[in-house]
Amino acid sequence: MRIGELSARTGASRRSLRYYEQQGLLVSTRSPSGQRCYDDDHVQRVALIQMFLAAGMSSRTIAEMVPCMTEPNMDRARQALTAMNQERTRLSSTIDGLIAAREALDRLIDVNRTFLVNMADD
Amino acid sequence: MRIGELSARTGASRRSLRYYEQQGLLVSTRSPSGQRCYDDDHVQRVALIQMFLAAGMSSRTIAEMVPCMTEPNMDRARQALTAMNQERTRLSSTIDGLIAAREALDRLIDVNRTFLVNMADD
DNA sequence: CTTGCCTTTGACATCGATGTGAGCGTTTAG
DNA sequence: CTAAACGCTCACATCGATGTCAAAGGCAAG
Repeated sequence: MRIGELSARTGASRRSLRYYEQQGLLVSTRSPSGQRCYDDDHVQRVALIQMFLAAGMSSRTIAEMVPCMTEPNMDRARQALTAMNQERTRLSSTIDGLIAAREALDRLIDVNRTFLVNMADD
Repeated sequence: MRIGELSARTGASRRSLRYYEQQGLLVSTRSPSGQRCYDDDHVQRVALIQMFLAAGMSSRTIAEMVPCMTEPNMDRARQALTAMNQERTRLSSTIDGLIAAREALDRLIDVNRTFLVNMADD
């Protein structure tokens, strides 16, 4: 499939797909005329990239982790594993931070609700 | 206290504190010579702002929510409550997304680990 | 062949929080 | 009084993912 179809299937813009490739997150074969060709596997790969990007990982970080799927090399795998574990830690503390923020928000909501109820008494 | 001390206590740069004020997240009184003056309450307030910013909220969003603490007004409170609930929803789905990303990452780690173990057999 | 849609590369724009530096006033310690 | 350290405002720079536009080539249907 060409870039337009991959874009449609994944929801990533053509621009983003080219950017992913430029950053080394995505590989494509080229037709004789230079157009990018993808197969079905790429759909899943893009979904993974989107998920990680949405999780706040930089493309640089993803580039260290994901290529080990395509280029299974012993040293690269070790390096990727290190990056992944590191990123897992970062992700977990981000999650903890968000949960804490949500709790703080809940307290604010509660204060606010109480305030409104008290006002309603007037 | 002046801006330097608030910065030291919160870890937010002076630049950021001025920016928060400019965005309406933080209020300060001014000394006769125009310098910003804060009291202890501001430390907590800044901590809350930092927490929400780190949770990916825009300063605009925070500006809709937080001022209801300083300016308790009925209409404003209602509007803030709406914003807060909306933001809580967004936050929750972000958290879900991050957790899903972490699970995907865990699977990648596992694949990678297995690969390394198999290689070690050679 | 022509028309219309798709693709390519390259460049420039955007957004939001923050860094940085200039030029100038304020406060405080010696 | 002076110097150091702090504060003020204004303006420009940064980063990363993406949008957008331009000039050009590719491909399928009439």
